[in-house]
Amino acid sequence: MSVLYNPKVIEKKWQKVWEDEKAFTVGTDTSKPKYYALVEFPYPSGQGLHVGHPRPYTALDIVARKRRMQGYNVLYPMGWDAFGLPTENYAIKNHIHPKIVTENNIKRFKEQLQSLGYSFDWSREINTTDPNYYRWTQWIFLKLFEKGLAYKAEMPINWCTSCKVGLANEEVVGGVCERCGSEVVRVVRKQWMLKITEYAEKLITDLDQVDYIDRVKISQKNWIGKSEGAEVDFTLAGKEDTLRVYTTRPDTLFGATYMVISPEHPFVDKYKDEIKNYEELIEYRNNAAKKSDFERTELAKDKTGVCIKGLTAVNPVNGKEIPIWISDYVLMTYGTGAIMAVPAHDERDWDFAKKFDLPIIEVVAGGRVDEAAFTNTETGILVNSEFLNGLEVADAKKKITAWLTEKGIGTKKTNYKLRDWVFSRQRYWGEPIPLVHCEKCGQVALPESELPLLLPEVESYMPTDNGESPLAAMTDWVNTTCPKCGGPAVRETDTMPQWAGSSWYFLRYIDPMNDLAFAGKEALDYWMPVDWYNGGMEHTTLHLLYSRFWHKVLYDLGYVNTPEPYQKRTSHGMILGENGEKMSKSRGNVINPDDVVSEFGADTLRTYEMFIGAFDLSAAWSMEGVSGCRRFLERVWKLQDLLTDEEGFSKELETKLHQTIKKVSLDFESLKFNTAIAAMMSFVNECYRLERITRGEYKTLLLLLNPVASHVTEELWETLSFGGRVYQASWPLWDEAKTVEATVEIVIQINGKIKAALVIEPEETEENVIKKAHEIPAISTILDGKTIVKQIYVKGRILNIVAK
RNA sequence: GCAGUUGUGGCGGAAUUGGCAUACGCGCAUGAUUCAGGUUCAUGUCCGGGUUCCCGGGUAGGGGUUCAAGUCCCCUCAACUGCACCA
Repeated sequence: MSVLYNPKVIEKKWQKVWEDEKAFTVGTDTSKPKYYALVEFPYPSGQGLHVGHPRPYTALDIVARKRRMQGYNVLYPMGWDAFGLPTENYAIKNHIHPKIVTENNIKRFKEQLQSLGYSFDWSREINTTDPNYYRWTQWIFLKLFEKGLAYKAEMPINWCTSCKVGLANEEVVGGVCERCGSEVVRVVRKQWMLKITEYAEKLITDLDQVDYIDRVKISQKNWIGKSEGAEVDFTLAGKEDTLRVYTTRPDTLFGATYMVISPEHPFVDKYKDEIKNYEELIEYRNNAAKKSDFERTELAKDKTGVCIKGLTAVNPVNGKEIPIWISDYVLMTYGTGAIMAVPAHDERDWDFAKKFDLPIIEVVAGGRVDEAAFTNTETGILVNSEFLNGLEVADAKKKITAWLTEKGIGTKKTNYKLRDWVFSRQRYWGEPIPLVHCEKCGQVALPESELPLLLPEVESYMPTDNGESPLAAMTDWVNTTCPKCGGPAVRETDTMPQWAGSSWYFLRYIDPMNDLAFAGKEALDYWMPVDWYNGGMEHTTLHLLYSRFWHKVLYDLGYVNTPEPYQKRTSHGMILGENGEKMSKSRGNVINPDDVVSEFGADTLRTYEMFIGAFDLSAAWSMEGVSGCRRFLERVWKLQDLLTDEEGFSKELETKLHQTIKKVSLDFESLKFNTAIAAMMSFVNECYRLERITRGEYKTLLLLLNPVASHVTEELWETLSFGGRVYQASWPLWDEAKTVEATVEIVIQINGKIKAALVIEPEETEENVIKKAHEIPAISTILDGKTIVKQIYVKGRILNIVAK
């Protein structure tokens, strides 16, 4: 009898062996093909590891371990995305320096991850808050700055009227401050911005070069939101000024019956003296400032707005004078901050016109504009539009755009939803922006030799009450000299957002100790691009897009050798609580991975998380499901008692084995871990049914299972003296001929209903199958007296007899 | 409102190009095993009706295409996730 399966002992044992043998430490090795597998590095939060973390980590650990067994030189690294708000808030609340908080959190996270036995190359561990790391984050920022991709602009921030601090969107819950419940308003501040919009087109077109799951590509395209339209100038009646609008429907210009500008539009103040209801407009603007863009633009809500009295616009196509309104659904940050309203053919405009009783003029026939906006652009024909009448929408767009261009009152214009990246934070726990403000020279970059610009280590990292960064209070640090002219200058006191450090971290893993460059050329040439990157869907539009943007800038500057950082991107689903809801403290449904490891073992946790369901869908936790996986590993363990010395394979089991190798090999590649594990379970069940397994079969099973349950398979491998280690062994290959069953069962249907089954050889001819089918009594009885209309045979699967 | 995703037994979920719906796991039931069991092994388990066996129904709901639909098409409903009404 075999000894008991004791994961507590064997898991510690093998983790130590792997560490001692430097099993997963890699270097540049040109004798082998490289493989770079990457998972998103975690934010080391105070709560410790969540059961959601091991799902993607185990998945790519499987890929990494399989690739090593297939002869690749595999880089699978891990690090810490450690700057950020929760740490800073925790530090403020508990009077512990964020640096200490971060150190403690990382220590805990690392222990937890190591207890799961991942094949990370820990010698390449990185930490975004390490000056040797953020030195290069700052360096890249300076490259962006030198290239003119960083600029300052007035941007609204969330401002808590009570705490007197700027808040992240996340800290604003239902329009009030998350901490104190006071009202949050939007105030304008000068912010550093990065011109990601300059790369909008490339970020769309280069998606063709990479292998991302469709969902990700679609999300990125929708986020960038390219639209083709026109900009049109409307003159202000009796003024020199023109009001420029952007529209995707220039064809409906004759139907514009009013204009709407954003409450923040500069014309409101510019024509203050002529506007008769200025006070009313300002009150409306102040109310709008309290809402987020999302709230402002919610289509479901009631439309609000105020008509500007004393200012009108002239429609350039027909000279008609039309009113100008302000409304919060028009945002200053998109297009020109002004729209022409065509209520007949736009839903929002239609709602607005109905509410305020504004005229609706149909210019595209095909709908019933008295009942709803007609927005169809495929079938409509232009009417009430003079020279456009009778045209289809697409043609009308072309004609009017050409006409506008010729008259000099409009141009064709491509717009993107994508906005520039607000890059500054009025916070302590982030990378300092390495710039100084000199009265003489303006914004001046620090010379490279002065990097890293260290985050000053002081006691007071509390937010200031005037909305400036905590760094602003450190006058010794702030006051400096200009590197250009040597005169007095002040440092930039805002810090970078958390996204900065994660926008290039995959490059640092390649060469983490390099102090001459973010990574050496030789290492970059060898390792880039990342072959497989897995991460959460929630990072699709921010992190993933930001890092592609930075990489493209570095590529254009010649610092990296690939236009795209990631060759392949996949995404995992969330792990929900046992009640099917998102895990959270307040719901009381949080599962701690440490508890699962100590009760069942890391191999069980890994197996369970892979077996829980389709990798890309969310799945609910089940403790009973966990014990099922533990039971499976026990059964694998106890196969030792069924070992037979009998020569040769059971033919039946051999077929099953080759089918299993094939299934597992292919399923691991397509993230179908649940069915791969099901196939191994089936194989084990078959061994129990036959009450036998040979050494060769057992060996193969251990190889297949090793990427999932790495510790128990190493232990069994050693116990059975298969020689060496599983991590050094070769991945098994299947023989296609041996996966084919000797006989197959096909189903006989009559008129699509199953009536009988027939066992045949797979290569049996159609003619013979039909003949045999008709010989089955159950079939011949039913067919008696009927006329056969047709017979469809699908090889090795089904015969359908259609009879009347 | 927009975008994306999902809907299959008591539960988690399987099911290349349309080709035996419910693999695998859990739970439950019965039997065996064990001093004991939150052990192990075996067998059964979509629903309904007559009960060797057969008949009928069945993949959120409705319709369609087809010899054949969980899978393709149209409509409806529900849930989850993200969001910046993008003019």
